Amino acid sequence: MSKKTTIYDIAEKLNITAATVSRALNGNPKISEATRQLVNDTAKEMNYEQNKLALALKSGKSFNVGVIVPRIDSNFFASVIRGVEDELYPQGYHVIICQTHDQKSVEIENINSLLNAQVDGILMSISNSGPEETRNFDQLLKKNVPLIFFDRKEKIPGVSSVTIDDFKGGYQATQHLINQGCKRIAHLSNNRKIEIFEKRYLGYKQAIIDNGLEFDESLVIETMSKVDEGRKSTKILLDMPEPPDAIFSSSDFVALGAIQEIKSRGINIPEEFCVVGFANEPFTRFMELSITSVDQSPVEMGRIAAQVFLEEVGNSKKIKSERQVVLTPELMIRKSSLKSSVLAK
Amino acid sequence: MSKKTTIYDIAEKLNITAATVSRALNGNPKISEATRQLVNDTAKEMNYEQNKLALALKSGKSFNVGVIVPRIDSNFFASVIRGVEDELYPQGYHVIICQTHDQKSVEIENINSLLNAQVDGILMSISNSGPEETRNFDQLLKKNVPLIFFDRKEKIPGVSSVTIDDFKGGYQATQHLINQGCKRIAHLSNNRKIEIFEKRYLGYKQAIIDNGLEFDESLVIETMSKVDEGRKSTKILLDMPEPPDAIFSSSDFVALGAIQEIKSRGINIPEEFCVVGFANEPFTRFMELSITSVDQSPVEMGRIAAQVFLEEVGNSKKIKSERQVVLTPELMIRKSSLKSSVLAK
DNA sequence: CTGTTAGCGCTTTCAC
DNA sequence: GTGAAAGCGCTAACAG
Repeated sequence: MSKKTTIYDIAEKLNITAATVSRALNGNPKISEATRQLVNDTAKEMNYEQNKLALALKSGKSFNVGVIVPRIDSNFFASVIRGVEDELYPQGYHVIICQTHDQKSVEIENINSLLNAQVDGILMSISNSGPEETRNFDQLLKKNVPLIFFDRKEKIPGVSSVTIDDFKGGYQATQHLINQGCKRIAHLSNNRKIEIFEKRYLGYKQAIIDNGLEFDESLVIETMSKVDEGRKSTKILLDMPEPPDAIFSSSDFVALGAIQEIKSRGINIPEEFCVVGFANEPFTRFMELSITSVDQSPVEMGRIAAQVFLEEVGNSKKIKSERQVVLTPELMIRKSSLKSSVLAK
Repeated sequence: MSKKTTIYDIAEKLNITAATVSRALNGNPKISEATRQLVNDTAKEMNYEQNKLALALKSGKSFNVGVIVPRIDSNFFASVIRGVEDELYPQGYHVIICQTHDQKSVEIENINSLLNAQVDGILMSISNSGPEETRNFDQLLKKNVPLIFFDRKEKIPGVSSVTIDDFKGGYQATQHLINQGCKRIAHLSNNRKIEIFEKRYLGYKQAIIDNGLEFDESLVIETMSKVDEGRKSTKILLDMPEPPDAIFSSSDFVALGAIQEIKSRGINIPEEFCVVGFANEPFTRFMELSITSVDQSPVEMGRIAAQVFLEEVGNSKKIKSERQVVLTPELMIRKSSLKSSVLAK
């Protein structure tokens, strides 16, 4: 029932003015030690708590940052958010979550909504699907609200981004398969209009070429990131006259589907067929036949995105710095691609 | 660069007063159609966007709710948050995330911090570890900020909660094992000072008693929710003079560890030994030997917690309603406990 | 229908 | 060292 105490309440009780209370509370040096004590004590006594909203209105800083992701119940995005929160909370910031469910229209809504809420910055991973509308990033940029992309980005001048080197991830994975003695490596990609998938594909392709293997475009199939879709695409691959002897998938779920299909045909993994996934989803490590995968260090990604944000707000507002941080992915080698015959060498 | 436009800017431009602009924008019926049009058009033209902070300060409602969880990069909590966000966003609310990392001290900090930020409510899952400090829920309740517990709760008068029926979950899982013909069922619990684990244990115990089996306390081992800990505890169980023929674990990770240990001894699952976990983590479904587990419908839990919150703010502030919603868990039966011999019957 | 005024809670010049 | 007053952007009586 009790209304929240304000500085006026303390001022009244002490027969001083609100300004003095404010100063005392904020450790202003021109306040006498006596008053400071008195104020602090009564503040505690009256359960005073600063109303950040008023402060925010006055100062123009809300100490809230928005994070926009396709969905939050995905290990990757949840981990990024964890990184962001871990980094920003100690600096006094709160993290507001918005989900786009992968629809661009919602994305725009989210941005406006966050802008209305006067967030001090927005960190986001852009969505894929939906019509190719013009996103209103311009408007956002005009308002001088720092915008930082992570994972999936768009190239916009003045906008920083934190991503991983997807090309390298694809290259590493493929090189590893080649090192295992695989000769005919297929690639289960995803919609290659999306930059990250295109890059993984390019890394894969380059590794094949660099190693003097034959590059066969028919071994590349775009596959939605679902277990069943992985099975379907793998069926196609295995039914080819000259089937592959390895798969590099840009999704762990697809890799799992592939493994299921391969096993069901009595083909031995990894001895006869190797599989590598992407994203290092928790389950890849738990499987009996653990799955080799490319780790994207999502927590780190979140932390760094947060740091970039802090830099940008720290800057005098005039200087538009633009940073493109690219993290190096790490291949987690597990059973699905580790031939004991190669180990023995 | 461009400063944000305020209603004063559009008022000035139109030679009317800010109040009129405000009314026009808010669809106040006493405004002439002409002015409304004019205002709306200029607003759009000038890229006006409402400053929710000012509104919040004025109205005392921030349209933010805080969600406090031990950590966000856990499938369960991320899913709950998803449910909360899905429900609240359409109502104009934003969700602020705080993590406690399972420390009570941080929990208190988080609450204060959210209170300072003037959130309209707090949804939280309480943390386990850390010293048994007095939580300052009283203070929160005094401020009349709706507090809603989910999953893990504390019994506090006037505080609503959304949980699952952990007793039933434990009972169902155990009954299922008994139906499979298991006679000597062990239970890998967790710290039973925590209500949810105690209840799962009690459900397990009751099912055993109800079915006329012998209840043996030595078959119950408290085990931290880690794969390795599951292996350790299972070792102990299997090395007993009279080892069990099934395990009901209150954690999927522990169940996984158990399965690893059991398999390593050449014991056949599910024919010779059945295992059931709890939480329905995504990986349980992906394993080759998929794991039977109790689903807690986290998204649903989040949605309902959000709905309870909406009810409470909808209420005239005077009425302190207290709701205790209990969801029924669902047993997801999979390979780790499904004997074909029983199926054949 | 629209203008005037006041106030949400806080900080911050400018005086004294 | 402390008070007085103004203002952040918006809404809501109260007038007219």
